[in-house]
Formats: sequence, structure tokens, C-alpha cells
Amino acid sequence: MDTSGTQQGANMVMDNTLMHVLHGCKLADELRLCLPNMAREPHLLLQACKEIVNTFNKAIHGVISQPVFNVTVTGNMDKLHQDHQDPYTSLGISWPSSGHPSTQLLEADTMIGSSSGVDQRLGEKSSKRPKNKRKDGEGMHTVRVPAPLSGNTEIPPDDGFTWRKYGQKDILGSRFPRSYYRCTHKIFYGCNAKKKVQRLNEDPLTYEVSYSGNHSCMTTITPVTIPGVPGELDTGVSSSISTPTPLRRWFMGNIEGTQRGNTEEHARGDADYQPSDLADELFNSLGSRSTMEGIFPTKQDK
DNA sequence: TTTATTTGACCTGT
DNA sequence: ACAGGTCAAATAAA
Repeated sequence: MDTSGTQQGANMVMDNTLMHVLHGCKLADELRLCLPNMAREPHLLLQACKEIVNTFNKAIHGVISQPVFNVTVTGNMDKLHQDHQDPYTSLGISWPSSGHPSTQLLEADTMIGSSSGVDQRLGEKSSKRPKNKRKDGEGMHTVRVPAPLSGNTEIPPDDGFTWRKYGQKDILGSRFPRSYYRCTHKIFYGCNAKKKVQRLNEDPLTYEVSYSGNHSCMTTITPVTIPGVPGELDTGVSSSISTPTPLRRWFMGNIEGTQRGNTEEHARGDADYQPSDLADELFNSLGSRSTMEGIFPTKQDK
């Protein structure tokens, strides 16, 4: 079995996760600097907080989709429940005791099968439509999220990703219709991430959201060349230990530098870049094209 | 003009 | 046969 491809995929997912963490740090940093003015602008404060939560939420999704993490979670939720842990707390993430951020998970109900990937339903057999394997829960995890505390409670809370609704269905025994969403970037990147959103009969203010597929639009990113890090990409050398990509190397360099108190001399490169610099590189160097299409070249562009 | 949503029809698994 | 999932044309919104 060749696991190098899986390993590389995991590396890329982790790179994106780190990217989101860094971006979140940057946003939090900016918010901290602007905090004195925010008292007069509660709506801006709310907006900023939401953006930060969304960014870290993406990072959480990335971490959870890691194979090493799924080994713990997959098919073993009972164990997690016995330990009174969920994927979030096991990562050391705690939520404020009062109220939920809009994207907070109330409960991780299921995490069945492998989320390594790609929606297997799109088989190779080409028929008019892809075959629907309706194996309940396979490669899918379900969470319950509260409706937004303010604003329109008819729509599910933002989870940090952009979704496009492609269907709605009345479900037997449910008072509320089920909505079907797929990743907005499906067309450009073949991203197979999907979600189903259903309001609970017993609690209309709670949504049950079932995710399936992974955001390949996040994982197919070409490693970003960090300034100061000569454009060395992975050479494809396969080893049991993941080969650090430039982004991870940068990140590790920063962590190590921080741990050492940054007293060491660094060659021009990794440690000279703060998280905010990196996030700027990633998100702001794209000129007017600040969308995903700006970050990832599209097939159309090619 | 482009992009997103709605919704009836169609397809597939049970 | 039925229910759930998806497609795609029509429509709405930006």
C-alpha cells in the first residue's frame, strides 16, 4: 500500500489548517488593537468576533479531518463519550460557559466511516447520474448547532464555509424541510463537501447539520511560497515522517523561535515573518481578487 | 450580467 | 412503491 499520497494530502490539509489559525491570530490581533474604538461600534465588534470564530472554525474542521484524528474519532464515539470528551475538548478547546458562538457544536452525534475524503458516491461508472449509495451515515458526521441568537433564525448559522443550496426536500416525519448544500467551489475545484441542514422537530431553534465529503477546495492548494523561503516545494521524497512544506516549516520555525525566546540568529527567512505577515501574504497579496478564486487559480482561468 | 435560490422532476437504494 | 438525494430550468437578487 502506498500511503505517501494520503500522507501528502494530510499535509496539505494541515497546511490549510495552520493557515486558518494564523489568519485567525491576525484577525484577533487586529481586533485587540482596535478594541478601544470597538466600544462605540458594537456591530463592528460583533462582525469581527464572528469572523475570528469562523476562521478558527475552519481550522477545527481541518484538524478533525486529519486521518490521525479520525483514528480516534471514527467508529469510536462511544469511547469519546465515555471519556466525556468530544473532538473539540480533546483538542483543548473550551467554549464560554455563557451562550454559544453561532458556530459552536452542541453535540457531535456521529462520525462514522472515513472522512478521508472524497465523496465516494461519484463513482467511475459514468451514467446519467452518479450512483447514490445511500448507506446511512457513511463518511458523514452530524452536529447540532443553535439558530443564531439574533437576526434571522430561519437560516442556519454560518460555519465558516461558503455553501450553495441545491435542493430542499420535505422529509417524512419532520415538520421542517431538509435543505441540501454543496460547497460553492464545487464547480471550480470539484470540491465534494456537502451538508444537509434540518431543523429539529422538538427544537426548531436547533439545526442538525450533516457534513459529508471534505473541502478539496481547501486541500488542493499549491503550497504557498513564503517570502524569504526560497521556492522549494516538496520534492516528493517519501518517508514515514511528513516532509515539511514551506508553510509548515515557516510555522514550526516560528514556534521554535518563540520557544527559544527568539534569541537566536535566524537567517533571513522563516522567523522574520509574524503570523500577520503570513496571513497578509496569503489573503492580501491577491490584489482585488480576495475570493477563493483569487487564491486558487480556476480551471476557467487556465 | 452574474450568481444564488427555488422547486418540480428524475434517479437510486431500500 | 416509497423516501431521500440530486439535477436543472426558472426565477430572484446583487
